[in-house]
Amino acid sequence: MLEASSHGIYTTPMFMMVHLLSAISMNYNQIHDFHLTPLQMKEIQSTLKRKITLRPYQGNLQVVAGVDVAYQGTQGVAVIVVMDYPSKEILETVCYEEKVATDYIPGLLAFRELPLILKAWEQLTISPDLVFFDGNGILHPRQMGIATHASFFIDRPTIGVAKSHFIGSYDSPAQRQGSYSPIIDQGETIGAVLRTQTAVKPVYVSIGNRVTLQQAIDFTMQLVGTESRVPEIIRQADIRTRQFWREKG
DNA sequence: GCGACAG
DNA sequence: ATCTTGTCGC
Repeated sequence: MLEASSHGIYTTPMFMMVHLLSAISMNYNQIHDFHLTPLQMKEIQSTLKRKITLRPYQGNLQVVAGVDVAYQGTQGVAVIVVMDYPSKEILETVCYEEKVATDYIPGLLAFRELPLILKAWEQLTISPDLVFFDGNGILHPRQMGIATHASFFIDRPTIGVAKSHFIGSYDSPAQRQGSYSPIIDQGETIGAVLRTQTAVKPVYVSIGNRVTLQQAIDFTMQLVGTESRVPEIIRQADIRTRQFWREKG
């Protein structure tokens, strides 16, 4: 794919350069800086909330990604696993370790983990169609959980799956796998408590951005295996997160 | 004031 | 999240 330039040498057309570069590292939009006070963080969340896109995912889902972060003292490691949605085959795994800059504050998780996640994201060579996060989306005090917040940086539809309750009220879903009930906050449905495995503690699903709650529930159920209550894409990221520490020593 | 509080 | 002993069960 080379063409002769006016200087008589072969150059790569610009459209090819863009293609080649994207294969080397996945880019993202630096929406904002991360050196902020808790008050500034909350202001950013309130501002970003107005940019949430409440529409269904329309594409053919082929590639999904799962994100998880683990800690060892003040060191954190972010892992992103990319999986072929139809076959469930793992296509790629990337990791990024760094000393975390802020403490964990309920409601401000994204500001602690996104810096690491974005560095891992840069290493991807495969572009995910949809990204799952270990945490919430709009199931958050200001509807800006890590899954929703991340979507603005990585420019992808996202879904949040948390293992424990954060906010909102709900009725316990039936014991049968697949049962779910809405989670209400301020008179609005912002998520669902989903029984991913029969008679097992449920998970808390919410949209991150650019998908409907029903799609978030359906995609989550499609990715739930037999080993865990969390979708396989997130479980694999979690497994590799601790595998990272073991291989390090 | 008290309790709750994703990871 | 991580720490952390024993224990119930497939």
